[in-house]
Amino acid sequence: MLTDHPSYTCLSDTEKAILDAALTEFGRAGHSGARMQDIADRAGINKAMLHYYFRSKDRLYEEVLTRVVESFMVSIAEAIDSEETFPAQLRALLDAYLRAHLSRPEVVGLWVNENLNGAPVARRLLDPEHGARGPRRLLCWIDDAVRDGHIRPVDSVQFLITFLGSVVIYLIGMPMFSTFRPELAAGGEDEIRARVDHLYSLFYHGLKP
Amino acid sequence: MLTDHPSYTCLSDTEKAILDAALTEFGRAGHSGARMQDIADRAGINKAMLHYYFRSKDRLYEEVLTRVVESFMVSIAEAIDSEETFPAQLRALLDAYLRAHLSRPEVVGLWVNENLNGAPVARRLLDPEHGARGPRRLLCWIDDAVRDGHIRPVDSVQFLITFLGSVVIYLIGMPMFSTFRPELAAGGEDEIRARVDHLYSLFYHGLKP
DNA sequence: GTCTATATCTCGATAGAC
DNA sequence: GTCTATCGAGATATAGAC
Repeated sequence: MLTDHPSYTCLSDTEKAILDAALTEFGRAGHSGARMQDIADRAGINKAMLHYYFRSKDRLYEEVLTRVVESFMVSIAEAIDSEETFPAQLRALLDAYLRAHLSRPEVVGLWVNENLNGAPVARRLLDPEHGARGPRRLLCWIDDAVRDGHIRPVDSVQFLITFLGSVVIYLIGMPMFSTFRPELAAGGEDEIRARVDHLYSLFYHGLKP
Repeated sequence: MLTDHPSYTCLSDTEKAILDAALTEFGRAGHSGARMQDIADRAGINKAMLHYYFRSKDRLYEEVLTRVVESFMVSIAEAIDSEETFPAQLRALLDAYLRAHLSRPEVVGLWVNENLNGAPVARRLLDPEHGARGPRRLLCWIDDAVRDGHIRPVDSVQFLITFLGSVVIYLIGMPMFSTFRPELAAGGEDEIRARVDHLYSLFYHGLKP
């Protein structure tokens, strides 16, 4: 649950329930596709309460997105710090990132829908001129590995995009991918490990000096 | 333009204009987010004509998706057939796939939105039991390369997912990626080549026997 | 704080004149 | 084939009782 995040502790149970339900519905259907009625139903309250706690649909959406972005930064840092060597960190990142998304597929939906709309909210949240750090931790991790000779020279932004895409696409495209391999949709431990192993060896050999 | 596709030749100019406008709007906003009024405006006709030519919004959507899927299969086959060796085919595929999406970003939006909704239409189009071939050409290409020793043993479905994701994510995430490298959004020749080069060398070294 | 009831608006679809 | 006008469903948002 994303409600484990520190930024949730100062909220009432009702607010937590609303934010959690909103993440599910916004992730499923995007900003315009989500229905305030569905969010209210899922949170176990009525529609008018949504407007009482969060002025409008837009405000609620922004609140949800802010927390998802913060949570992403934290989990990235944790995975990197949990290991010492580059290969171990690479595997830990792949494993943590994939499992996080599998346990909350709506986060990917939220991210994708936001981008399809030009990411007006996310761009403001990530704007360096407004003090946002962005995924700098991940970029530095790659640049440092290049500088220290652990991997061959590689553009950290390009690899970051590839890294994110390889995991995210697995979730996004599942409805279609499962038409030619139904086991994937189950999302069992075997499938997770197979995906992580594939990406790890592809990237490990692809980055080796 | 996707209207170059053979399946368009038997259509009137009005029908072509509608399908082209519908692809743009459905790709932008997805099935539920797209507005029939916007499609009509873009096609240069009025709303009633949409229902005259294509019974309903659902029928129009299905018609658009069918043509996109067919077009995808064709362009994949063309790229593979254009080269002899595996490395050359890999680069040709990356280049063709990325450029095709850059010239018509709405296709990615359509694909993503369809998947976020569980891909009800695409799953029917890809169902092997109904005679669909699916992306078999791409999977066989990888399996054959493994069998002939051109690349190390690798799960073709896993690599297919990674391959598609690495290109598609570049388009999807552009609004956010461009916050920490604005040049990417321009989509100039330099950026295309940089992306293809990065993916080619990552995959080439990652797959080498 | 919580609810019901309703105002207001937008969108898909259709009727019917030309 | 093409258009204008409009219906009816369903959405956001608010008013007002409790």
